[in-house]
Amino acid sequence: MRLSLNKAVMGNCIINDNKTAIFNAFLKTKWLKLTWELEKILQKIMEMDEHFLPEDLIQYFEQAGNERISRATVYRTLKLLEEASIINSFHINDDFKKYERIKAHHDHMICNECGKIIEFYDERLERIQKEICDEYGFKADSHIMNITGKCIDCRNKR
Amino acid sequence: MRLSLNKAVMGNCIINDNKTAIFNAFLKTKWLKLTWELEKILQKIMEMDEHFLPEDLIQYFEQAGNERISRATVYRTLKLLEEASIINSFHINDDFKKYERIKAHHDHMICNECGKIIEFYDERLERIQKEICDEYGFKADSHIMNITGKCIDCRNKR
DNA sequence: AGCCTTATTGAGACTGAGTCTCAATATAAA
DNA sequence: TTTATATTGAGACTCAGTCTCAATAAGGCT
Repeated sequence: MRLSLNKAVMGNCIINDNKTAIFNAFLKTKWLKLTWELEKILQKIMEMDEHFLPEDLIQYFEQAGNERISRATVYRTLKLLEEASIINSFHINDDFKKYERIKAHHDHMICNECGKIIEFYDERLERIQKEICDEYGFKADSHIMNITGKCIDCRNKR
Repeated sequence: MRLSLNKAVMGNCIINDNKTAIFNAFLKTKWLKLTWELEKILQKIMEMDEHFLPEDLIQYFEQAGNERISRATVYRTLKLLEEASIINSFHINDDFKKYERIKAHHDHMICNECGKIIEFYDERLERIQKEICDEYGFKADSHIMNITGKCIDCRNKR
């Protein structure tokens, strides 16, 4: 079932872009090995919609016809990918932990009527946030801003 | 074990401040009843440190010597209190759902070395956030901003 | 104060996301 | 190719949070 990951396979693997380098570097620093499973999971994440649940991946890799990867490995890999800053996680409505792959930094508006997630980015927020941290002598390495409320579509619906 | 909640008991109950009115009004709108358990939980929350876990309350109410309130009731009541905007919840480090009682609105800096939570409030953030929402036609009813990183004490430690 | 309807409670079973274990296997480096 | 070490999968396990349901309490009404 498991395939060996030789040079030929690596040659046309999906993560053969600039993320590979970043990720390999990260793996090296952690003395980790690049496995076939890790590659497949990364590939799938790249294909998926931006926000996904661990369970989405698990189901995919359990479906007949697809390569099988265990739930344990999916969770383990997600942690690695997050540490390597290739994906991000956040909570919505206190329910599930969702992931998204990192593109540019952005924050979220979450409609608690239809569940839609709107991404936005505002330079001013970033700047002010930095100023606040400086004031407190706090060295930020990331932040999350989630605004919950009602989106324009749901507001117009009545 | 359970006590009846008559006028006399109500007379010197702890929630006999302005929060009582708010909360009673809320209970009315939901056709809920003010119970002895609910009161005790609210009282304990007022005494507790600002940030607490459901488990903190559960343990307290399981300890010999204290009034006993079941874990189910604790969880149920926390949900009610959150709906009534008396407490707030948020996630830290993707682990647990923490609660805090609402004082003034504020955001968080979370040190991922010592776990300390620093609260801050900045008017500019609030204003800009409002502007962004307006742009998107989004009607916000709350937001969470958590900045993670290293606090000044931990930075000085080396 | 007592009655009556309806909401709330507690005990404990249950759920399900996430973790852990460990033998088998794959990787990387020499 | 060999060797040392990291990773995998299956499934048991954990534990925060939910659910069920019979017993009980709250609150409105008289």
